[in-house]
Amino acid sequence: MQEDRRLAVLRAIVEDYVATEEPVGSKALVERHHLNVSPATIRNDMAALEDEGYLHQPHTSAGRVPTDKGYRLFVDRLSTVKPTSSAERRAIAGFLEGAVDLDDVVHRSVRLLAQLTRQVAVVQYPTLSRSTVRHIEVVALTPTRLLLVLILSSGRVEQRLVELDADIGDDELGALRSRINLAATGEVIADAAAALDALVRGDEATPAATPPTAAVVETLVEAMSDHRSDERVVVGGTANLARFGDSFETSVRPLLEALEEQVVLLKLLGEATSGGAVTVRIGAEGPYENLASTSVVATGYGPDDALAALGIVGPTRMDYPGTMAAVRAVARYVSRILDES
Amino acid sequence: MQEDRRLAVLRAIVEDYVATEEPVGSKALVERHHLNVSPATIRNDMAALEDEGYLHQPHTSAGRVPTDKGYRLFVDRLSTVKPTSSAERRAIAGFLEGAVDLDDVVHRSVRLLAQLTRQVAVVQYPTLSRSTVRHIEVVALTPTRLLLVLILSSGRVEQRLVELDADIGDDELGALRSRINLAATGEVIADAAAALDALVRGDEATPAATPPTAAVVETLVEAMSDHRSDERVVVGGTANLARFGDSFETSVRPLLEALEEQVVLLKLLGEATSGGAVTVRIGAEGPYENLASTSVVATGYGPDDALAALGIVGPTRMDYPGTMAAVRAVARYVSRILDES
DNA sequence: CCTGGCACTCCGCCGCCGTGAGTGCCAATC
DNA sequence: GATTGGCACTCACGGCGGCGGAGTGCCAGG
Repeated sequence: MQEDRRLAVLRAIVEDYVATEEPVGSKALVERHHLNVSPATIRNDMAALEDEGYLHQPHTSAGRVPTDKGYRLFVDRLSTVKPTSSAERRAIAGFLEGAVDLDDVVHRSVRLLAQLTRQVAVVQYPTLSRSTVRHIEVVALTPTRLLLVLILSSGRVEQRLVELDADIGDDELGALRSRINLAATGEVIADAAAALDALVRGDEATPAATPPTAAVVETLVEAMSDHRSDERVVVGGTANLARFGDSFETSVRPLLEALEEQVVLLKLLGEATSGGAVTVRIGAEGPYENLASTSVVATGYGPDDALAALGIVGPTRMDYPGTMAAVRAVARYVSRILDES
Repeated sequence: MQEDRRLAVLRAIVEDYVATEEPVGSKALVERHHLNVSPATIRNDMAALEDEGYLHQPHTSAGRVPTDKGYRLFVDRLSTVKPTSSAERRAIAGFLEGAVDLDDVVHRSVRLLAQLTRQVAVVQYPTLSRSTVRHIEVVALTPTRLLLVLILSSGRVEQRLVELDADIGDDELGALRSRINLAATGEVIADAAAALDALVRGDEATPAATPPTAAVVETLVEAMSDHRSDERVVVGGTANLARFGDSFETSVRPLLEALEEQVVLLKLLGEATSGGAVTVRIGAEGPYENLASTSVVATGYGPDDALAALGIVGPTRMDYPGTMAAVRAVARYVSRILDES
């Protein structure tokens, strides 16, 4: 069936181009892959593939290069995700094992991903909005100054100071602490905020809250709805950009600019948080002009893969199977580590 | 006096070269700067400056370029730090004002510095070792599981979990909490660690500590002496590397690699923490091969400028007066903000 | 000590051409 | 109808040579 062979040709071209970084010609193809046909046949196939938009030739009398559409087909139908070798798995586990806190996990993950894929790695901090409240502590630093410590399931800790108008006694403080925890502990952020809000508004059954409670709750709700912390992303492995053989100005510069824009990164990663599978965005598929010549491979991590996302950014000409495997493997290990702690 | 003129020539060459990025010749010099002498005279001066090692000519019949030594002389004796304009000051203040927590201050500072200097900015997190303990909170998550929250004067918050062998009661917990805070609050990290240590060892006057106290103190001391957190540095503005006109491979790549090595960055910044003034490291002055073609402009910030350091990394061909002014200004504002909070 | 003049050097640029990889097309073959 | 070998064609790439111009070093005169 010649349709099958055409796909095999596309696959071979992608593989060779990724390996050699040079346009691949018909002759080289038949030599390197044991397609049992002549170069002329391959040329016909390549011409057809080009008509359909999967290939592109930089100029007449040059070999072919996959287009974004070609890579897309390759990723969707022609590639099998490489299983991670046991050596790799051990490396990942060893690398992440020593992490002591959330910051450390995130930073190690970035380095690890960058190292494994030899690309620029991006890891998003666990989002506030998906976390649940593990515990809220209220500490009186002075009789009028309270320290609020908000501990989340993701391991994140937020703290806030509250100034009171009047002194607060130990009893009142204890009552406040337990009321708040009763309402919020175990809840998803949004629900916790709502519950706390209800607490302070009061209703027929319960009396309106005392001024200290009101002040504390206000601050807590603010901290919870404060999504700045959602916007934190760590980038690593930028040195790998040096391997961008082709033009520095047209590829690397815009990419560096995009990497500085946390908002862009978050949107990219955001697209990947759903579904649980590894997401691949190829070339100009997205609306980001700066990333027109790059691909993003990302996936969610954490419970249900919905806590946050991580991935890599690299040239469209990349080893998709290997990269996808690495991203998936790291995400799994990170999920596991976060689950344990 | 011809010696004065020679220095004026060097200054002019540095300024022109920084502005134009091209070797500067004698004719262009006399035109752009109103040195009231002929090009021939300048040529003689330039030849002399070259003999002394301040200038270098890429090849015969090209203009001159400052050497590292030339930049050094320029920075030490020929440049006056530009006073920051009031507009700039307002921009800085406005940019940093919105910061809510330490993370935010650090990240905003990096962006700000990168923007002001159009270079790669580097900001070190406040070092643990210089901070004092503001408060230690001990929270029982379960009867055998304690959460320790260590709040430092720098705004940093460290938290640790401790598992106990036996249940702990509320009374014991309260006693533990007050003993620990009594010993550590207000002390510099190192002293606090020592005081806690003394607490647990006990002496003739006081009984030896209970097992829970011992466990808690051990964890605290570990957290305090754990200098990983000292090793945190934030980098920004890497997109500015695109302005490196000359060879990408020889300049940008090694620089990107160096930027990934937090250890190197810390050493660089470490040199700047002392003395209070802005420190400049030019080209190959340091032992870092990767940074042979770059300069580092850095200074300390925080009380006594000793809390941590921030600065920028850029090509040796940079606007030193402007950059130094920007670094100094940002450091001052950051110090002030940290002081207030 | 400065200056104008002059010969010299050498980089960067441009156009040229040969080479070779790779193509498209066609007629012959299976 | 698919495959194949043959063939003419195209075009990027690299090396070569010549030239223009910026900039220098040196020298003799002010």
